[in-house]
This record gives sequence, C-alpha cells and structure tokens, in this order.
Amino acid sequence: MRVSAKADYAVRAAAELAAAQKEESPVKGERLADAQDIPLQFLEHILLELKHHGIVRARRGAKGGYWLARPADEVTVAEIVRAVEGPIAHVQSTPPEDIEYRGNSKHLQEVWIAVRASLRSVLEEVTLADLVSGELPSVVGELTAAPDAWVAR
Amino acid sequence: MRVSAKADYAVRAAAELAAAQKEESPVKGERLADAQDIPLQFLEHILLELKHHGIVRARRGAKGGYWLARPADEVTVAEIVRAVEGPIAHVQSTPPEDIEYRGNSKHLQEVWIAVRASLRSVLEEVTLADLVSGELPSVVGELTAAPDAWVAR
DNA sequence: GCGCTCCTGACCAACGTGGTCAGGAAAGTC
DNA sequence: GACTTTCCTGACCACGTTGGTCAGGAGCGC
Repeated sequence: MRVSAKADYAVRAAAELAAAQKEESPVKGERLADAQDIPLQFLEHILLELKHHGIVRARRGAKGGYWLARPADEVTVAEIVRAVEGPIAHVQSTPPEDIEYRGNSKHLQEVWIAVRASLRSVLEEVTLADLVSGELPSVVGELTAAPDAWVAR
Repeated sequence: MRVSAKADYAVRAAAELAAAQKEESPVKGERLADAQDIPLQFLEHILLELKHHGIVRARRGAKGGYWLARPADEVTVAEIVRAVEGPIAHVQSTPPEDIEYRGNSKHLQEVWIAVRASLRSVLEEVTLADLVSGELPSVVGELTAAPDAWVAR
C-alpha cells in the first residue's frame, strides 16, 4: 500500500507540464528534471511511459520537448498512477473482484473493493489543473481537514 | 498501490481466529492454513509477525495453537495490514507529511495525505468481528454500492 | 550536415515477494 | 524421562520490482 517514487515523479512532472500548457513551445526534459529535482535519465523513461499511454506528447530535436496530450483539467492523477504503476489496489496482482474468499473471510472481498473505491474517489477526482491551481476537489479538503490525517500511525 | 499476498493471508487467518474466539482451546496453524488455503509454513511466519505485534498469542505443544490477543471487535484490518506490510500509503518509504514539494507540485502533498486518510477511513473502521459477521461498517456499504466499484479500469 | 533532444534497450545493485527447508524449543502426554 | 506435538527461528531461494545509470540511435530544426 505504498506510492512508488516513479508514480510520485510522474505526477510531479505532469504538473509542471500542466503549468506550462499556456506556453507555445514544448518543455525540455531537463527543465522538468530541474524544476522537480528528478534524475533526468530516469525521468525520461517515465515520460516515455506516459507518452505510450497517450498522456503526454513529445518532439525531438532543437525546440523539442514534452507537452500534455490533453487539457490539464482532463487528466487525472489516477490515470498517471495507472500508467506507471499499473492497476490500483490489486490483491496479489489480481483484481479484487476476481478473488474467491471462503469460510470466515468471505466478506473480505467487499473490504478490498471498498479500499479500491476509496482510492479512486480521491485519485480520479484530482486533475492536473486542480494540482497546479491548488484548488483541490472538496473530497480532498474533507479528508485533510482532520488534524490526525497529518500524523503517522 | 497494491495489497500483498502476505497482508491478504494475514487478514484471512485473523478472521478465522476471530470466528474461533468462542472456543476454549487455541487453533492450530494447520487448521488455519486448511481453512483459508494458505501454505502452512508461510502462514507460520505471518502468524509470528502478528504475535510480535501483539495481535495474536500462541502456545506450543499438544493442545497448542493460536488465538487473538484481544476481542475480535477491537482488532482492525488496518492494524493487521500495518503489522505485515508496514506503514500505509508511504511515498518512497517516507511518510507524506515529511516530503517537501516545490514548484507546481506543491499541493501534491495534500493529495497523498488524502489518499492515506481515505485508506484509513476504510481499514480502521472494519474490525475482525465485522468481517466474520458480514455486518460491515456503513462506509464500506456506501463505497461498494455503486456498480462501477466492482469493475476494473 | 550538425547539434539538439527524445527514444530505446541493456545493464546494475539492492530490496521485496512468496515462498521452502531444516532444525530447535516449549508444552503436554504416557 | 521419553515422546509427540506444535510453535519458533533463521537460512535459503527464485524471481520480479525499484530506482536508477550508460551507451547509442533516431528524428527534428537550422
């Protein structure tokens, strides 16, 4: 139940691209790496994955770089996480709806489904536009309002 | 963002222990392994971890076995997952509140905090007693009610 | 044709995952 | 006290993932 460095990097880089969407020219990988302090060569692999998933586009050569394939308010954090980490909240790399539980754990399936749904309720609501503007959806505000949301357990 | 086999196994075994709590004698590892179809030797390692975290207790020898250290309605799924997987929703193995984001990803921290809070809202509400009775907390019912909670993306 | 930038695959060390194996140590039984 | 039962513990193992680096190739613009 952890977030990989790759996913974190991917979202951060995408946020930079979202902010640069008004500019006419594409953004170089190096600028993204500098802005978010990400190892350049690692970032290029990540951007390539995002490109394969149709989230970003790129052009080579002088004046080349990366840009978002769609408007920033149409790209969700969930999409980016899935692109680099694969499906969200799988159990043992199979989706929770495909697992058969028996005996006294029969209802565990519903719990894992609820876990996935709760993750989606956050990740699919937040767009890159929300991220750069800082105006996050109300669900985020409600979840981060309680002080103990900010402390470890 | 996935659930490991270990965590799944741990919760399932704990559910069996919860159901057997009314019995006077402890439950053998073999019976747990059979009931939930878990490799016995692997399960014993998991039960040992749960014991080290004070969630189960054990006695050796004939008439030995495992039992819950506390009543089933005082043990949450979150506790069990933490015992075998470590902290929930860490980013790059550091807690989200300790990460410093800059530039256009400044608000990403709030998103990860919200992700963790949403996971907690499910995992800390569901107890082992809920699991075996099938009477899950209302938050689970609300999240699993929508049909598209049950389909992959 | 030359420089810039993305693109791609190979490689790498360290760690996590999902186990198995072999033996030791307590508890109960005869 | 021997013996059986069951937990306890550490070592080991194959394989994949993570978080990168390295070297070169392929387009693009000038």
